Amino acid sequence: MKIDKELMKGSTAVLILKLLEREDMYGYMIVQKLRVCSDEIFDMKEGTLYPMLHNLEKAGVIESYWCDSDEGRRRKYYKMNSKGKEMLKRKQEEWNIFSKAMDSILGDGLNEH
Amino acid sequence: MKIDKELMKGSTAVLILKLLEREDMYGYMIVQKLRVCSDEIFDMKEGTLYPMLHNLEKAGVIESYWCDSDEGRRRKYYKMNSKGKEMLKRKQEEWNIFSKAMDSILGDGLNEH
DNA sequence: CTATATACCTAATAATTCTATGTATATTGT
DNA sequence: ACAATATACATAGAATTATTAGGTATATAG
Repeated sequence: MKIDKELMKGSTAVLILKLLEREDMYGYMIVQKLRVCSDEIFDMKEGTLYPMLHNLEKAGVIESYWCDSDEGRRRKYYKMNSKGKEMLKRKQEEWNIFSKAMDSILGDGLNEH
Repeated sequence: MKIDKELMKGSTAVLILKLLEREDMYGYMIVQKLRVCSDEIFDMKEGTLYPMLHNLEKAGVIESYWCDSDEGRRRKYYKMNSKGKEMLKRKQEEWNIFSKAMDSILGDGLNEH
């Protein structure tokens, strides 16, 4: 069923990588940005996000660095590298294939077979 | 993250219900039809399908009956009822919302926030 | 007569996500 | 002053979901 799984999880990893493509971000910020940009549809839990960020870092597709902020406690920023960009590209293609297949079943694709 | 989960699984249950909307089908047939109609993208495993059919039946959204076939062993056909039609409608709407949210992140939706 | 295709099923495992909890700091309301 | 809320990171355990691997059984093709 899954197109490819190696070290990626469902649809969440591609979302994270996509956000990091534009700018370096820290975990808490990713959660909020996802919620706002998806019109409240995505509500990624911290228990989902942080372990995934750690996995992506272990896999060598993102890198992290600490930054002190003016307010609150310090933030751990994540930065995508070239390996991450490749993975994003591949994962985005996978999403396109998957969603096209879904639409071909849920749409009128059934009549063609 | 999940829009609704009650007794439905990821994207697979909505696919099954959609196929059963058109005609009564038996398990093995569902697997093949999914593969063909999705251009080989979906390759649902029997270990995924059969337990899910049983769950859907327990939940009262589909019903089953046995039929002898001309060749091979007998087949267990599944039929969607009105409760199943409601669920299909709801699940299809969920897919639309989810895929729209995905596209809003993966597309150019990031620039609007 | 063996391999393949058809056809069903389940148990054990793997993979994925959530819930719950913990730490710590700063701000806002009362 | 004090409690609640928001920010910010993190992990363990539970729950969910899907796959792997095995089993049963029948019919056909080589």
